[in-house]
Amino acid sequence: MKEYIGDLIRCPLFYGLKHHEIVKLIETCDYHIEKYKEGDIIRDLSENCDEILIILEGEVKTELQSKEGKVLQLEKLKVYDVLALGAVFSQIRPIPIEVIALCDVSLLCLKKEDVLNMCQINRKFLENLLTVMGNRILFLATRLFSTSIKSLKQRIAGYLLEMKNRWGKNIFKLSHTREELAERFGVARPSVSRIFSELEREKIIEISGKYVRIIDESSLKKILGE
Amino acid sequence: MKEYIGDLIRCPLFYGLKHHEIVKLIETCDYHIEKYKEGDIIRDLSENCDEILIILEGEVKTELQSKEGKVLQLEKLKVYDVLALGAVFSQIRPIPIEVIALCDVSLLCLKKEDVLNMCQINRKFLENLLTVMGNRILFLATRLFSTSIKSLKQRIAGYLLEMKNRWGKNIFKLSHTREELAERFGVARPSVSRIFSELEREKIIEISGKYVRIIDESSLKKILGE
DNA sequence: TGCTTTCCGTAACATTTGTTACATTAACCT
DNA sequence: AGGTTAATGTAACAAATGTTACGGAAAGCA
Repeated sequence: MKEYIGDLIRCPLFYGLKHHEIVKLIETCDYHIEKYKEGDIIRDLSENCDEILIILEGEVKTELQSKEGKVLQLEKLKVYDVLALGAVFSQIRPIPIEVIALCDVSLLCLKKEDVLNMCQINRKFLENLLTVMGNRILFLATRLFSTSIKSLKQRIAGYLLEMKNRWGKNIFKLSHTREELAERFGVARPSVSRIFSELEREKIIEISGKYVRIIDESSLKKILGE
Repeated sequence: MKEYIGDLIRCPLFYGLKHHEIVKLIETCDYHIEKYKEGDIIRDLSENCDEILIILEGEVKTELQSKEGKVLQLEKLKVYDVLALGAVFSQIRPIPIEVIALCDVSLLCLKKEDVLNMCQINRKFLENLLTVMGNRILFLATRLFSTSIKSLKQRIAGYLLEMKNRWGKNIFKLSHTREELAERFGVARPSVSRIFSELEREKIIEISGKYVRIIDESSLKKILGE
């Protein structure tokens, strides 16, 4: 654990804390560390869940699955992101969410009781925790909105503009396969392909494998309608 | 305020607290009370927001609106429900959510700083706050899931089964108009009518105005696929 | 390099949902 | 009761998305 503690400052729960404050907080906890390999199901949140998880190494994804096997990918999480907050603190059951390792993963597991203690010991920690949960609420509300109101073409236009901003240029490599994009948008894979082809036929983007070049950004914005 | 404080025990933020604890907590706050009339926009959360709101009287709804005027109703909230938690504690902006009064409404407004203070003074309050926010996360995740994965017919079947459970009988009065249901499901109004007619034609339900009788519950469950 | 697995684009067709328009009914108000 | 407004059911058609199937391309591996 000692090797990780210096980096916990980069976890949103510990933003703005001094190193010695983090050490002191963690010392109050009955924590443990778990390790997983690619493809492992880290948690099935439909079961009981009384620990929050902080990613120390690796990446994970969270997804919702229906009984017929349809999948909606919630998000990909990376180092220092926090997992399972909603599950730990809510009373709603069951929770149809699975957490899956995308590569070798190390997790710091903190018990609910210890998290509550840390909130009372350190005000900044409390504030950080509430911020993380608030962000999650807004993330979900925003996504619910765009899923409910927007067409797939609009959502893909939004996604491409987001990628453009993240990379800061008009050419970039998609970090998701078409299949993953379909899961992210909750649609069938050919539907995603269809929209990409459409955008290319309309000379709005140019595709070459995983690389996308945005030719006509204003048309994308017009499609998005914002 | 004194007239309300005895009832705050019924607000999820104060569950399990003694009356004198609630009094003590509220005394630390620089609170105020706001009143609204039916149809008033209580908050446009796209603007800044640094107070959480507790409903003391009346009912409100929260909705998401797009620039083209499409509406998605998030939920109806009633006495002692808590509002704007996500907006207050998250950093994400803007927030395309409006809070609208459904009748005469009184709200208790508590500043973010005061809420943080109360969390540190009283552990049960902290736990309650986290539970409320966790519930919200799960509510949104669940709804995102069903919106993304299920057809309108499945969602309506689920809604009818939920109503049946809430009322405890096979005949009940819908508390939403078709138009409100359409907003709740994020679809066009005729689409809702169409599904209701279909279910009636298939002899699964019987409709008379706002009253619905479930004739064939097992078919509803089969449609829902669970 | 060659083999194998996965990913991808595409077409044809089915299903779901949106859009618009109109007539009917219910609710409300006086 | 009469008149007005809002809510509803419905039809016809348009648009979006799902489903299935297949061949080719790309990626990973031996």
